[in-house]
Amino acid sequence: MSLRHAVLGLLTEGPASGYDLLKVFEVSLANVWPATQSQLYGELGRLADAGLIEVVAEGPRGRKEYGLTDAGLTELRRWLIEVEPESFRRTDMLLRVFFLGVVRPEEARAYLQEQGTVAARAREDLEEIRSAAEKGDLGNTPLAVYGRIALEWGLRFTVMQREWAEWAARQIDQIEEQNSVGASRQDLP
Amino acid sequence: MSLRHAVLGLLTEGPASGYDLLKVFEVSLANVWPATQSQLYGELGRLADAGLIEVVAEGPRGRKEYGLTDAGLTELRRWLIEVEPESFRRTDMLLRVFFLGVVRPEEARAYLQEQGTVAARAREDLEEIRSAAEKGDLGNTPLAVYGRIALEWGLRFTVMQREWAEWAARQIDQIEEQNSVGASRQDLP
DNA sequence: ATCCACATGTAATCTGTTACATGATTAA
DNA sequence: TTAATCATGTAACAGATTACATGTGGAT
Repeated sequence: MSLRHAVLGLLTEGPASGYDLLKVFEVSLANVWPATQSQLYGELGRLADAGLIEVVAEGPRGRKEYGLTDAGLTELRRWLIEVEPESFRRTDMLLRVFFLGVVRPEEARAYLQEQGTVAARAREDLEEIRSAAEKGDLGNTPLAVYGRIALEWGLRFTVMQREWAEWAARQIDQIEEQNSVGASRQDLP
Repeated sequence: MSLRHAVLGLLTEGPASGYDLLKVFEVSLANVWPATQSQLYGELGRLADAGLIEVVAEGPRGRKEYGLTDAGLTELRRWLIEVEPESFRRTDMLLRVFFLGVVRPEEARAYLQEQGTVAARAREDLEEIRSAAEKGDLGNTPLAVYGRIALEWGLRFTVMQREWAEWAARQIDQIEEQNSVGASRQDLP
């Protein structure tokens, strides 16, 4: 139930409408906690019912700007400090690795190499975001400091993933070589 | 919809009952694709309806052993080779980082350090699994090779996460120092 | 005048979690 | 005989995705 807390967190920057928040989810938070429009409007309603946010201004086209209440900020702090993050990682990409034995070794190697290039591309995208952020020079505002720390995680993760994929592809080659040597041996009397 | 494919993948090792598979999900696949009992039995029913698996034997207590059909194996291969893995990572842990500015710097640093020790513990658990697997010496069976590759991902990931968390905690200290120097300067006439 | 961006909401469906419910077999 | 393990299933609920539905305001 962390969408709640993502919304509360974004509202610490100041009041915003569902529409505003949606754009933030699409860019800044897209890699960490994606959310759809449906989900967001629903959650805003529930947060308001719970008294964690409130409508602080209304604008054209039914626009409602929500602001954080004291209760909302308290809840956000509680979540940050007291609630243990869940460490589940359901990863599609790794699940496949377990079953790579059912396809031919060339196909398995191709899969791993592809994951390496995907990671490399992701890394490049993050590098661009970093460059853009450095030029903009947001200084030492909290969001800049912690945004930079989150970005660093992404940079390190993509490097790790690329290196791992390349290592894994090489492992398959080695196993293949051993198997052909082994097969030759067994062919001899 | 990858639970489907996890089940198909496990059945490549030979027929198994829902109960058998459940134990595998609890140990071997727990870190990659956890599944609950409810979910599993439901999925087995749907897979059988779809003709991707079939009951190959019945045992005591209503035990039903399912085996992979040709259609099931074909579907598994298709998924492995043709379907792009989803790269979404909804991570609780990183989402919090964005909002660490709303708690005191000591609290933020404590959070990051905690994430570092969590990663270190996870790393130790994986090391133990590795040792156990090496002693058991499964050789070059497909599952051993690819299981080892997946394990390596976990080992590298936990190292990366620990190093990142320690780096991040140091960053906060540095910012804190800069801020106090800045504050002192401004206090002077 | 017309189009695009703004702006909010609901319904259907899927996946997953927790809890409930039931009963058979086997080993001590 | 009794407790643990084996074994399957359903129901209620929460969270997320996709699609549908509607309408306003401002710029050209």
